[in-house]
Amino acid sequence: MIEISDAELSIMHCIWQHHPCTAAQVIEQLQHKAWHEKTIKTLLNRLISKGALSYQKQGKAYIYSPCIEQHAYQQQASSSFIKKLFAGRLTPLVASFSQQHTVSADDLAALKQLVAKLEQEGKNHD
Amino acid sequence: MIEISDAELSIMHCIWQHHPCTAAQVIEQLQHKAWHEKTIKTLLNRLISKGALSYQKQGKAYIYSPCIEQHAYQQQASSSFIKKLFAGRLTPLVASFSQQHTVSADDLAALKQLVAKLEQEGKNHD
DNA sequence: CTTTATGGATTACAGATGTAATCACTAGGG
DNA sequence: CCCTAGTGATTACATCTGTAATCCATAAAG
Repeated sequence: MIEISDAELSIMHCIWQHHPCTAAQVIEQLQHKAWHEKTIKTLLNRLISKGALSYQKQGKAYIYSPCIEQHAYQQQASSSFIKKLFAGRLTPLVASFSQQHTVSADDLAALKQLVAKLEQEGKNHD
Repeated sequence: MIEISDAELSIMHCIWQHHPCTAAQVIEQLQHKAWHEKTIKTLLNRLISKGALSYQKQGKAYIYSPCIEQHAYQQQASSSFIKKLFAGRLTPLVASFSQQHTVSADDLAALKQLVAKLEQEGKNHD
């Protein structure tokens, strides 16, 4: 399982959104992070080593693309997080989160719909 | 904000469940981890340093107790996890998780009820 | 052709983490 | 009174992480 650190994850988010893109573009996109250019290069290299990114040469620069889909990574990460903190149960997480944060009406509506869908699927399994 | 690493978290889980307890008891409880006794002592010490645990002397041994409630830690951790991976939105996490794991009927029922409660609270705010 | 800017590769270095080993103290067994 | 076992304290050490700096190659500028 590919482990991506916090700083690296910011790079991945950028590349998931804008891929394929060059280091210069990543640096451009992540200006708000106030990271040194060298720092971003290092993180890109580490992500290559980890097999999270791939690249193609284009002239002297590299063009980066993700090797792992954002969706797949989110699944992997949320699964292990919930296992680690909530003994693998989803509802306590939702409860915990919603005790602290107001869930927007939109988000709540989407959640309701999702729950309905899951219920439906559950019934179909009978 | 107290940062607790994965290995340390296993210690905390044990102490959250059994506190107050001695190092020997923690070691006993965590046999399945196959950790060396010394490893557990080290982790206990680090948790003390971080302010996650406190202790009282009882004879020559220490009695450990958590300084942070499990609930509080779960909130803090899930909040930052959801911010980091799902741009702070809860529903995508639920969706992601449920695509991979079957949510038990019980869990789903609890979730539905929770959603209903949140909706109610939302309305009351009008 | 020489200098300079730009991009990747390598090296740096402190702090966190996983995983222990060694040190030091004290109470109990012989 | 001396040795041993259990307990906390200190030290160890490789790897990962955050955050860069330095090195090296090359294309563009002069």
